[in-house]
Amino acid sequence: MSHFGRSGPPDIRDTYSLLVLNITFRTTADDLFPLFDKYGEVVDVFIPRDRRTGDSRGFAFVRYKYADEAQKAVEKLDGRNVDGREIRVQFAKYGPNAERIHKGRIVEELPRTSGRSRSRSPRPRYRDREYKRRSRSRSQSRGRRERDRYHDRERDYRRSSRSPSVSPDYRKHSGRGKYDDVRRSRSRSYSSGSPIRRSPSPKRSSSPHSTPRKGSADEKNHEPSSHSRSVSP
DNA sequence: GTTGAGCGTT
Repeated sequence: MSHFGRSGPPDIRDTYSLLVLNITFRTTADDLFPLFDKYGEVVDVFIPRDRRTGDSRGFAFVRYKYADEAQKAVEKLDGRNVDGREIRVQFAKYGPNAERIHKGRIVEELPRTSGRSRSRSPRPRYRDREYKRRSRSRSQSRGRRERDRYHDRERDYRRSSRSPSVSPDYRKHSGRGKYDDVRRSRSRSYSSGSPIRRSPSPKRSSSPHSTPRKGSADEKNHEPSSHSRSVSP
């Protein structure tokens, strides 16, 4: 009975979803169920957790059977001290699926003409919390979820094979193209001057065993692009 | 072990 969210949503035909925020990271659904159930009939209680770590995000969803009870719980439980921290209770605005939520109430209203008017005004209130948590010292794009869906092998590969410390700050530079061009030009003039070590095999370069500097064959193989540039103005 | 604006799962 206490296990909610284990078998998915029970039934959401006419239920009111309440969003509980500001709760502690240790608060569980079992702790909120008796608290909200005392003020009304709770249909389901679910607390989203992190799929990587499994920790609570700090907010929970409580579904009531009636709006009056939900409203009552919001006014009563809103600002209640739970686990030593004040919680925030309010009606849920957004739903997990394309469910129509009106004033916290989930109403199944199928599209009359066409679900074209489903697009709403994009708000900057996107999921920033995940970005803040995820982005420790690595640049991520909006396509993070897509790449996450596949595998993190690419990330680990670069991490353990490329370099222990990556510098994603290079993306911050505005005139990257210009700098890149300048850097390339300098790299061509002087081998030692680029802040980024592009040496594919630093171990070999570090070995003063052989000095393929005077070698012409090696130079041709090392920089074949010079040939292309010479013929392409 | 940590954190603190927000919007959800089978």
